[in-house]
Amino acid sequence: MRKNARVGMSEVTIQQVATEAGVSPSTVSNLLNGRNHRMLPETRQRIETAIDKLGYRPNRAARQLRTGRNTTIGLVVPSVGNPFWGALARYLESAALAEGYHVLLCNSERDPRRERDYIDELWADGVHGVVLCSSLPSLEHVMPLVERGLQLVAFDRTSQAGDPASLVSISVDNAIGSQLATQHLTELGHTRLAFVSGALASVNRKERYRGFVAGLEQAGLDPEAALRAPTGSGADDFGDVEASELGRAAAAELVALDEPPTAIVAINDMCALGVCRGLRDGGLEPGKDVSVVGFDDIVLADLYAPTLTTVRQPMREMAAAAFSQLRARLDDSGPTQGQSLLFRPELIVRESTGAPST
Amino acid sequence: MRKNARVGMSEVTIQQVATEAGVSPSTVSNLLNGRNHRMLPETRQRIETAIDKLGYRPNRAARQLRTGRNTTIGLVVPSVGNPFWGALARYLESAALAEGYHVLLCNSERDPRRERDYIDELWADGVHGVVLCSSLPSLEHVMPLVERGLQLVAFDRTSQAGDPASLVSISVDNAIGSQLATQHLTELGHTRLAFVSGALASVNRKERYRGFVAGLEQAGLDPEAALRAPTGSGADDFGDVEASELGRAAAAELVALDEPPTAIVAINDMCALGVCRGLRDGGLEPGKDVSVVGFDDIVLADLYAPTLTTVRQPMREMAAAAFSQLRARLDDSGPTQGQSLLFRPELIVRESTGAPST
DNA sequence: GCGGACTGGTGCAACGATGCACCGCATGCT
DNA sequence: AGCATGCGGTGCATCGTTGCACCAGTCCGC
Repeated sequence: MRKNARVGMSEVTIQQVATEAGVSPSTVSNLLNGRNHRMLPETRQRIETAIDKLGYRPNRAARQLRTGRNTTIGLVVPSVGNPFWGALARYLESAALAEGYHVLLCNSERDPRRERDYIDELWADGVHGVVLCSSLPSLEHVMPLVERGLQLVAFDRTSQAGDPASLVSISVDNAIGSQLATQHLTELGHTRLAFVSGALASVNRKERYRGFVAGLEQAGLDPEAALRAPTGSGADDFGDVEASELGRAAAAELVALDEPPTAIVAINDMCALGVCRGLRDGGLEPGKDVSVVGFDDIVLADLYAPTLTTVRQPMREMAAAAFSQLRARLDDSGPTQGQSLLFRPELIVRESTGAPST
Repeated sequence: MRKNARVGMSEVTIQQVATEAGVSPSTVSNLLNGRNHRMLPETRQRIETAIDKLGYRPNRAARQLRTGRNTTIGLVVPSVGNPFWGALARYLESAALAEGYHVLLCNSERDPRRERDYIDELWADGVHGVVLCSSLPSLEHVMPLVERGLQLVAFDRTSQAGDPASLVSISVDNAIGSQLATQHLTELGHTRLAFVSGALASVNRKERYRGFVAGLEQAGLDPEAALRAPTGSGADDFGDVEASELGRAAAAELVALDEPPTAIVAINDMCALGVCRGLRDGGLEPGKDVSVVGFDDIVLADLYAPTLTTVRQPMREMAAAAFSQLRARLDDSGPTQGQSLLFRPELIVRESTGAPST
């Protein structure tokens, strides 16, 4: 039984519009698809009036069936529960909306299998473009679809050797970002710094660590002497919300040292918030006793007490770029080359950093 | 030019499967749609083998065109950038996924026009079920589509008199929630309480205030004597992030009073965080000098210093309910009655509340 | 041995939009 | 007159799936 039959609603079809306007469906279709260069203004007017009057909206399923195209893109993130990905979702959707596209949201929960399944599903839905925020260093699992024509934009992940040739990568320059953060701390006079992160399993985590080391070297400090906080239990501690737990635990260990660091660079803001929490647990005041820097500049960074010094990723611009890259590749023909877009991060100085208190 | 032609990929059709299995497309379709009660086991086996071998996935556009059904639901939230809505999106998607449904994400940015446009778009996409988190007290703007058969679940909003008859409302019991919070404070010995919120423009804000008053009365306190913090500039201060600004400003005013309150009930967690900030600005320590209670239990509540006492909404259960209500109404036939689901909130006591210090 | 029921399928006309191939007519050019 | 060219459209097959209507064959009871 058709839904239509049940509710007794009759969706307006192109045929009805055509009848109303006294033309053929083809002509209406021509107008709708911009093939109106040789059409009497009067005819066009009649059609437009009919469309308005009947409240016609083209049926997307029919259109997609016929053309093979559609205006939906997929977004696969670890979890929109994390404000960082929430912000991406929001900006991406905003960019897409402006061009009449929609965003289908998928939370991979950092499960590779789920990630793959989702992309399969999206493909079956006729979605040809996906923004993928993968936790995986390799994209091999989606290669078959890429070979069939799936357009992929990797977000928050720089290109790797084994990546598909057509891949577009969009990311902030992680090394520069954490170098900026480290530099800020050394300029404040800190000499005992620690780096807190989960396992350096992903490319951009490694990059951030590299920036940290570079910052130390630049200040004439010995990277070997710098503390690298326990990286947790292994490759699995990749969580997004759990990042805060990790920060908290790491801070606890650091506080217990004979000579605790006076400044901490955290792998991201959630982790930094956890670090602050852990410092307080240990009786130290973040921003006074110990400086803390985060990464991402999530909304909460400016709400926390102390407000968090952090490295901002220009999310709005990055999201817009992700969409426009995707769109360009979906629309046009011809072979498409992959490329990497590296955005410049920006240090936002707030209350959580200051001169060493000792 | 068809995309298919361009990339040279040939999507597998039901016809190919049929040929491969030596049956007609109808038979494959029958199997796919569970009409297989009278089919030779051997035939079924042949078809399944063919499907696997060719990697066949039904084309959704074609299926939807034919049946008018689909497996996508819409989610309209103010903004997934806000962790509260992010959490909802995540849980709803999770519930949907388990049943093979997808979630199309829409950020209304609290713009009524955008909200309406989105729902129109969703309808044009063939989406028949939408979870709507509307900021608007009236749902009149979507009535035309509801009359055409759109199934709507209102989230975080209790039913109103003018609502469509078929509407399902899902919400926490706001009155009970803030009564629990208030009761907690009075039991700790507080007698000078304040309520901080923006304009009580939405139904659930009014409810929360009602619970606050009920809590006071229950403790034998005079609601008239309770402070109701300035409600800001008017009906516009509905923001999500801005809630914190509002809390901060309100706290500043309260601190300046001759007899400041010893406990504050905030309209939600973001607001409560702002209140904490405002208290500190005024030289008071939240959780020690003044107790603060929030509402929602966002992730940050447990990370903040002090950790925030708050009223938890059982988001996972609420999201699951939203989906199953929607699904039931999409699947079955017959007239559907609206209903309201009120979930029981839970008080989570943390560090931001304690006995009055004086 | 003939009507009826059951079995295991198949045929076919949709669903709504698209866009190429084509059409009749008027005008211009030689 | 004879042909090309431009104009303003229209006809029709097609996309992949669905599910009702139908079919040929077998078996049963009387």
